[in-house]
Amino acid sequence: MKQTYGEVNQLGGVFVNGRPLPNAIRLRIVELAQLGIRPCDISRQLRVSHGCVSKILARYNETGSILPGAIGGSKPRVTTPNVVKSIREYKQGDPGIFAWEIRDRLLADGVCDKYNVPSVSSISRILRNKIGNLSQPVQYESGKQAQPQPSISYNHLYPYSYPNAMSPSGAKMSSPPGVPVTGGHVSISRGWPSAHTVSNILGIRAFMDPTAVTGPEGYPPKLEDWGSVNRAAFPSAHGVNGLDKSSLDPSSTLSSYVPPCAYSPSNQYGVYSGPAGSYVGPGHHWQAQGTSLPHPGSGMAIHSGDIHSSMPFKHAVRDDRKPPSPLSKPQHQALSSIHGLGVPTSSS
DNA sequence: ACCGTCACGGTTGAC
DNA sequence: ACGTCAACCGTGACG
Repeated sequence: MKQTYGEVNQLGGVFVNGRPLPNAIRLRIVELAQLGIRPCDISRQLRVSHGCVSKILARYNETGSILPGAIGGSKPRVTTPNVVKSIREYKQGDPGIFAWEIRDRLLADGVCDKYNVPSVSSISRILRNKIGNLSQPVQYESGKQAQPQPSISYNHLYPYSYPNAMSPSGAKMSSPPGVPVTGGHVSISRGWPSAHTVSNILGIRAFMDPTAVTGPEGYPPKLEDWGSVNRAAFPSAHGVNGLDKSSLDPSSTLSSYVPPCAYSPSNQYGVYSGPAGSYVGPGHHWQAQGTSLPHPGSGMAIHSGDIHSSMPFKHAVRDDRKPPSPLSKPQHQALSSIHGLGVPTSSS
């Protein structure tokens, strides 16, 4: 365990190498872009490298999600017992069948879809290792994955899944996420399972409050602590991931502020609130109006002042500059539905 | 000056 | 328990 309290980039922002920016910042980037602010300005204001801003915006533009991808882990196996069984049947039915033919049949029979169909080489390997001796019982990862869960779409499950509800202790799950994210297609929505308002989603207050997110010495809390916090932050209003409400412990005072992370509790490093970043400036609202920002189509208020830039910031939307951002496109329905949140305007 | 892209060094989590 | 691997991360530099 390396002690990573964050590094400071050229812009003075704090980041943790290898770790995603906090969702609050990510969301802010998208918000600002939607306001027509240029990426370079966003970069400067939030002190995030422009490459990162570009990447996040591009991702948002493409997927509608602000959330980072799933870090670590392995792709779910495509050679599920069901697939192996089918391959076996094909092979038994036609011992001379080619792997590519099997592949086609898997697709044709609906055993797999194009996203999870094994490669020809995988099929060959299965034929060789598991079905080479047809009298041999298929032993697929005996012990685990007993329940039939065929055709797990990598797309919708893997990158955008969220670990299942935790025990109140926040202990790590040892069992596989039994309940896949709702929906089964294109993963536009990662199902950020929160019903927070944007201001809550931003989690800025607590997030930016050093006392809230850092330890007594100003260090960020341990990841495990964040993990439990984040998990508690899921109200499961959408029933996403089948979160069991009863398993959620709302006792954390951070629970309504800390944004959930896409896949890992360790996503939310407290270090981002580090002083060098100056995301926070007490009392300063970059938004000159001082009013909360009603988001088009969502009716929610964005307390944008919470993320602060110490830099002088050109006013949000200048009339003489037409908003260059593709994010201005209405198709993403502003921020109410970004990140697949479908954020209801529950709390004012 | 701005922005897209990519190498890099890093983290993460399934296997 | 540990190592490997392949995913992802943001930064910084380049064009």
